[in-house]
Amino acid sequence: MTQTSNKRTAPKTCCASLGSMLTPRLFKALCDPSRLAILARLAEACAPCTVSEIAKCCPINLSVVSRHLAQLRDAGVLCAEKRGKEVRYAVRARELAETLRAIADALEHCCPAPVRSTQASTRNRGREPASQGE
Amino acid sequence: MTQTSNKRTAPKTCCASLGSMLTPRLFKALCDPSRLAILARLAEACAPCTVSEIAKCCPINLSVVSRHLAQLRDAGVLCAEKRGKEVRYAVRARELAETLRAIADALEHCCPAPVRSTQASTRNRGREPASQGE
DNA sequence: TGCTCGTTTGCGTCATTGTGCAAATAATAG
DNA sequence: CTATTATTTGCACAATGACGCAAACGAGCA
Repeated sequence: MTQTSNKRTAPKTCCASLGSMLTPRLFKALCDPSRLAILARLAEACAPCTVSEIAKCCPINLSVVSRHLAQLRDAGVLCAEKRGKEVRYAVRARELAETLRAIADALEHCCPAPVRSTQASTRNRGREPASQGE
Repeated sequence: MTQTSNKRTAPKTCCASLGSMLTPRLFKALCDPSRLAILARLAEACAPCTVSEIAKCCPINLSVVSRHLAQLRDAGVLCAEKRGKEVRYAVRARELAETLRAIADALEHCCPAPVRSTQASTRNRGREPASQGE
C-alpha cells in the first residue's frame, strides 16, 4: 500500500484522468517497427502520400503496408483522404502531439517529484526512456 | 532515392531526429493493458511500490507482474530500487514526460500543417488520437 | 546454519498479430 | 463496355508475446 496517509481508495483526480489516457490503442499502433518506419517516412514527407509511395520505402508487402496504415488511422495517428483511386495518408501531427503532451502533463501533475531520495536503482541508474537510438 | 515522385523534398533534419525518437521499445512497453494498468496504479500511488503490492491490484500472476515491471524498467518508464529483500518500482514521470514532449515537439516541428484542408479524411473525420475511452 | 519471505527466471502453452499471396473491390482510362 | 491501376480484404502460416506454474535466487531472521 502507499506510504501516504490513505490507501488506493483515493486516486487523485489528476491520476484518474491519466488512467483514462493510458489506452493501449495508441501505443499498440506505435509499437511495431514497420508502423514506426511508416510514420517516420510520412512525417518526413510532410505531405499526404499514397499507399504505393509509402510501400516503396518498406521491405514489406504492399498489402501489409495498407493494413498498417489502416491501423494507424484507426488509432488516430494518421488521416486518410481518398482522391480518385488513390488514398493519401498524412500524419495528424497536431492532434498526436496534443495527446502526447496531455499524457506528459498528467504524468508530471500526478507525480511531481518521484522518489528524489537516491535515484539508486538496481539496474537502471539514470537511464532515459527509450527515445534516441539505443 | 526516396519516393520523390513529383515534388517531394529531401528529409528535413528535424524529421531525422523524429525518426530516431520513434523507437519501438517505449511503445512496446506501453502497448499492453496489464502494463498500462500497472503504470496507472503506480502513478496513482505516487510513491515507490513493491512487486507484491502492485500485483495485488492485478488479476495476473505475480511472476508476470515482475516481468512487466522489468520490461517497463528497461524501457525507461520505471525505476527500481532494491531495499532489503523488496524491490520498489516508481514511475520516472519527469523523464517520461520529457520524452513524450520531445516526440510531440519533433512531430509538430516536422509537420506544422498536416493537410491544407484541415482534415478531410475518408473515414476519420475529426477523429482524435486514441486517448480517452473510445 | 536452516528457515521464510520477496522477487526473478526457466519452461511449456496459448492467444495475438505481423506477413505474403491471391482474390476482391474501386476508380479511371481507352 | 473492357482494361488497367490502386487499394483493401480473406486466408494460411510463422513469429512474437503474455500467461501460469514451479524452481531458483537473494536477503533477512531465529
